[in-house]
Amino acid sequence: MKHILPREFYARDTVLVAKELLGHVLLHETPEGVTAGRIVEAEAYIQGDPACHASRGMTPRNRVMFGPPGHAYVYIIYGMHFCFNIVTAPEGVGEAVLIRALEPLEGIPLMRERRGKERLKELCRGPAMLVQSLGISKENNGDDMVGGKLTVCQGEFIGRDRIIATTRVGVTRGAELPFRFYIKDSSYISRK
DNA sequence: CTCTGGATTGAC
DNA sequence: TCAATCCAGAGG
Repeated sequence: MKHILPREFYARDTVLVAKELLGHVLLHETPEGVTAGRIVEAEAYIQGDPACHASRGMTPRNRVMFGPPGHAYVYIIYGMHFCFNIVTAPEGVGEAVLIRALEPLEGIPLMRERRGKERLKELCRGPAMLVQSLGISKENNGDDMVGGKLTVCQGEFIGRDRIIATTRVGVTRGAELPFRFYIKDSSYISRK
């Protein structure tokens, strides 16, 4: 029996949640099958951070970021890819954690089919890649991550000495903030 | 209504 | 190194 992370886990400081998500398992159950992977890389987006979608108030796109924690925030980037985030902090606070990379664990044949790639490292090595491998789409925007088909289960504990903090990938505003976290010895992160 | 840039990926 | 590709958000 897998232990699902409770809503209280997400209703805390976003930077802390981003770090603690490392090692846990993101799982998605669809009609095609179950796919899952260990979270090895994540980024925090908080209030007052210019790179955060919610930094300039609520809009139709970012409204779920202001809702209760433990929900999925999915949006389109560059007109062609999706990024998946988990809403954090108490309701009313527009913050979230972007999941950037997974170590494939379950449903690997299905991931290969969805991605059209064979190599394990080309399945979930980037935010838009993992979204494709797990079969996540804009339809999942707003989904409750506690008790639904899309959820995070307890995985292994990652000690501080195995977590690296760096600046975030691809952001222009707020580029100096050290809000990207990844597992030091993982070979499945999006880049060094 | 028009314009601009983006939390990426994959091909060259 | 750069094109693909298109929508959200901002400004008129």
